[in-house]
Amino acid sequence: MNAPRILEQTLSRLREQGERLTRPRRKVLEVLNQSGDHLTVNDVQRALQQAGEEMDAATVYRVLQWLKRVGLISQTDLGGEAIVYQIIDDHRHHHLVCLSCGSIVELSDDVLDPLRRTLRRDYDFEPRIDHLALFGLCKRCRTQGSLRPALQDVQTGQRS
Amino acid sequence: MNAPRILEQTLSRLREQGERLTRPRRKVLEVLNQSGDHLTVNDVQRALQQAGEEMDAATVYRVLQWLKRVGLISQTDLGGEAIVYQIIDDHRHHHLVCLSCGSIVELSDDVLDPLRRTLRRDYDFEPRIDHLALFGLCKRCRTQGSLRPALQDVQTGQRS
DNA sequence: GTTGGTGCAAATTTTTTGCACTCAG
DNA sequence: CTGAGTGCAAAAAATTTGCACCAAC
Repeated sequence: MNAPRILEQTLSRLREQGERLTRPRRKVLEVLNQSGDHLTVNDVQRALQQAGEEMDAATVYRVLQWLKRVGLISQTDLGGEAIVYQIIDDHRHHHLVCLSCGSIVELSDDVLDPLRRTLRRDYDFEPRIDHLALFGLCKRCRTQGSLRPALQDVQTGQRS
Repeated sequence: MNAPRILEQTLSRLREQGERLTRPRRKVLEVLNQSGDHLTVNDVQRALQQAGEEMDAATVYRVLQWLKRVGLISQTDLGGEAIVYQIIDDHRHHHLVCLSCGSIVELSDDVLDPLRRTLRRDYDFEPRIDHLALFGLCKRCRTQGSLRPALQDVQTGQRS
């Protein structure tokens, strides 16, 4: 559906850096790239199957580690069942996860810019906030004043 | 060392709400309370042992779930090996985790107030940011311009 | 006395590791 | 060619579940 976001250029750069572009690496990247969404390890495995590219779980784990290392994907804990992986592209965004109903709303990245500035200025810290998850109560649930969250799980998790 | 932060009052409230205060629950709470720090499931188990209160892993998991549910502890993914649990007390704070050297600096909670306001105002979202972890490069590493992080793992994780 | 919580054992799920083989560069 | 990456099998870790028994209220 979507045009590839990871450019050939990026891959070339990696090759030049001495990274090996194997078939499994390309395929996992392709899956994440096309979905553009957060995928769990399981999602990735399933997507690969459907693409006729079934591969060993161990390999999937290793490839995901590699993709993180070279900075192509982010790893986020949305508080739910599992950790999710996602392509890091220009459409950087974050999520507001409702603790009560579990709904997820997208949060524009520039909302975090003031925070970034503060961290740089006051903490000498260069933030890399690729994919954040913030928890709380959504519009609907905050008025209903639901006190016992159905989603009792996480509050925020971004990785890299 | 530290004075108990969880007040008798809190426990009474829970009892009134119909929550059962069993020995395992008290003990786990005690451990988290005294440490005041982030503990992994394993840390908790070990601390219990040392306190002569060894208990089954299944129970530890169940108790931690319960503590989250009743809102006494937060669950955070600091990006490292494991998820950590921590008492939610008045000294709410967050962490800046260096992706390069792994150092962790404490972040004052009120730094997040502007963000909270924005979320309330623009997103109708009532944030519950109990214990956030933000990733990036610390003072030292940002100047050294280290490109290949040693800690290649997470970026941010807060739970509840 | 009830009901929910615990301990124990077993099952599941998730993730890692050793090793021979293959392929990218 | 040569080493890093892969597949496979097996191990290790982490987490969950069923059930009989016990304890909180």
